[in-house]
Amino acid sequence: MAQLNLTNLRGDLVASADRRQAVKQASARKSAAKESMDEAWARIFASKLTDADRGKLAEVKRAMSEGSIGRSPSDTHTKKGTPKRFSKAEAIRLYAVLQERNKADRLRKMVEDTPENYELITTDDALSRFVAELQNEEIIAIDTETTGVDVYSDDIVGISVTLPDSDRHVYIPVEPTKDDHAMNRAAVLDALRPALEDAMIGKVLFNAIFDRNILRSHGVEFRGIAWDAMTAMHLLNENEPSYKLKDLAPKYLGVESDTYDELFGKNAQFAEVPLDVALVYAAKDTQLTWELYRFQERHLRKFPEMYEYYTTVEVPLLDVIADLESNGYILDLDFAKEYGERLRKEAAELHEYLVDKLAKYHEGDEPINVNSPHQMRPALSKAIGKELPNLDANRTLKPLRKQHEIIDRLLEYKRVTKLSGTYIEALPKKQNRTTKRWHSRFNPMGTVTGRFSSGKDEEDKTGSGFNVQNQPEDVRPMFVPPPDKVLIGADFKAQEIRCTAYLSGEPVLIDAFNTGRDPYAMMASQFYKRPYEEVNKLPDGSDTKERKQMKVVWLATLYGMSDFALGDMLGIAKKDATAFKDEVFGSMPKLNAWLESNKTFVQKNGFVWADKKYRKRRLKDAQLKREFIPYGKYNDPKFEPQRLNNSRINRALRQATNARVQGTSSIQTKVTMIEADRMCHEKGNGWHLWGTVHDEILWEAPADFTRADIADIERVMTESYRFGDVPNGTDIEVARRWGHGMTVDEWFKQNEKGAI
DNA sequence: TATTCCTGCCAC
DNA sequence: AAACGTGGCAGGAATA
Repeated sequence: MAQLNLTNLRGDLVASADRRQAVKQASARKSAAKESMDEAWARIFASKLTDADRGKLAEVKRAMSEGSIGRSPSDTHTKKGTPKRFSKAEAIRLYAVLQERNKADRLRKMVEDTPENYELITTDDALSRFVAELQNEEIIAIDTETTGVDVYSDDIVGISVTLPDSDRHVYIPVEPTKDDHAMNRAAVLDALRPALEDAMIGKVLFNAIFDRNILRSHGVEFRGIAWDAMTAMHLLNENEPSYKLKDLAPKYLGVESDTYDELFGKNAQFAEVPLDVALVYAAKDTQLTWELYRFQERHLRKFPEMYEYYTTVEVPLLDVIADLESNGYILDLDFAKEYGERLRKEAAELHEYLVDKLAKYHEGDEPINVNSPHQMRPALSKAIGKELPNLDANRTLKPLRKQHEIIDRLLEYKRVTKLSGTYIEALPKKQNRTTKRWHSRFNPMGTVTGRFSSGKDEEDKTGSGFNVQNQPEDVRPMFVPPPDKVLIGADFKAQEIRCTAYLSGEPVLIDAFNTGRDPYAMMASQFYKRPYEEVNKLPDGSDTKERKQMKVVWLATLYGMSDFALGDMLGIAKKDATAFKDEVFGSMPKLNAWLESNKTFVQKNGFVWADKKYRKRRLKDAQLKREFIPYGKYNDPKFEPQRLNNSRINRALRQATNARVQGTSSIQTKVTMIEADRMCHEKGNGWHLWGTVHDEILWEAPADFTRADIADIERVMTESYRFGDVPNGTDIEVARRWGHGMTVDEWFKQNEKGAI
């Protein structure tokens, strides 16, 4: 009953508010005639506005006072002739009109100001003259305009080229551009082919992998990448806020540059852009790319080792990645379907259980949303009679799973839905419509340390990309090699620890590697007080859980994990963690000195080097001034900024060592990938690079590979990039499905029996 | 309604 | 007092 009364009351309130509003509007209409524009603006600006709206309104006000825009008659009076008050909504409508007009003005001005040395090529004659000219160029800048960002399916609508010697910038539109003047695409590409495929003509690009692969889809084997201004920018400053050409040009070249969206609108097709506009836009792109290249080269040359690294590793790597990406993946959809159904069923059962059990602790009419931490935290806290700080699986829930069945079921539900939602259900939808394979992106500059990131293309809105590097164990078997092929994976054995041994010169570590002992196993033996052999990797290549745990501990400790967190991780008291760390690391004074020297270096210089000055990691926070906080004042809000400052400093100090180790290791992986790719080309016969996961390189290879092939892989892995005198190691696996690997010996044993 | 932020979790 | 580095992505919540 109370509910009903409340509803009526609310209805009354609404009705009376409507009446008041109506009265207000009527009086506003009466006063509209009297209100001046200044008064109207004052009224609008006095109302509650977002910053964005405030900016827009200010622009409209300025334009109106300049007389460049005015109210439309349909807005000033109603049909009956009653004056209408100037409103915020009307002003925002005027803003849109203003934007459209500005855009048109900008485009017109762009065309009027087309530089003398910009040339639109639309005739066979002009094209053949240009092609002849190209043959004499040592280096050019080049860019493709396309219908979209799917390099396997979308079309090229034009190509722009900068000829630096003669300072000319051309744009060659091709069909399907809706313009009578554009030439046939295949004919243009054929004419350009000799230059595009000529490795002796150097090419400067912005995001080279994109252009290389979309040209490949059009039957052109693009060669001669000499510089990628996008990846070079990452090397010059890994902290750059944006790596878009349109942001870099104003910042580093002092050249204003409109974005595509600003000029043409969000979903505009470049093929629809009139050719005079297209010329200025596209030719300017390669001109800017060229100038950015000159700027970058000048700066990078000041660091000869870094310059050498960029041109001999990062640049050749672009071809390797482009090949790897376009080779793509095959997914076993039957596996996905079967596994997906199993997961769905499991999830539904768990969901029912959870909703049922939590119903009485959940407030609200709707059933509880199990995926919402917001709803789950209070309900679950009540259900177990204990306040949970969060729903973090590792820290909060896992320790409680044995005591409370509901938590155990929730963790299982989370695992199942994560697997199903992110991987098993999602991946099959990402098949490329043209190649029928799955293509991911590998970004060689996707991280601040030099590791690859993997995922979707930044511009891609179709969601066709996916991260190859975080596929869970259970999902990997969905990835299969083509028929009659296998996957061969080789990892760098203890890559980061070998790297640490090399960088620090720690004799205990170096000696361990030289005598074939495994530091993780040594540490596990020490911690668990069990024989070395028992905790080491098993003969079949699988890891023991003890060794696996030490792997995490080793790295975490190296990267500055506190004793508190270490104790937490190992389930021991802080003082025991401290003692354990002292025991392990105390025997390695040179390693400790090196860890310390990384801190002093970064505090002095604001950056650290990866390996032989190949890559910088700039950590300016290390140079902040450390603030003193008196004992017992940590909760005093007055010391908030100091706390923040100090934690930024501490973070930078931890990052210093991490960046050196991760950076140096990633260089090893990249150099080795180039050699691995070279090996594929030498072998031919269906050998392809298949992927990389930080310390691992994978191939797809014909199933009749030989022991000699394996020896080649071993050589490539261990000899392509040396960590000084520290030997490299590798473990090689052969698989019919990703993750279902066997050792090489097992493979050949099965093969001899004809069991495959 | 579309975009951005946040939390949580997968990998090395 | 805080407490381990590098990523990408899903889904909910908050914001525009």
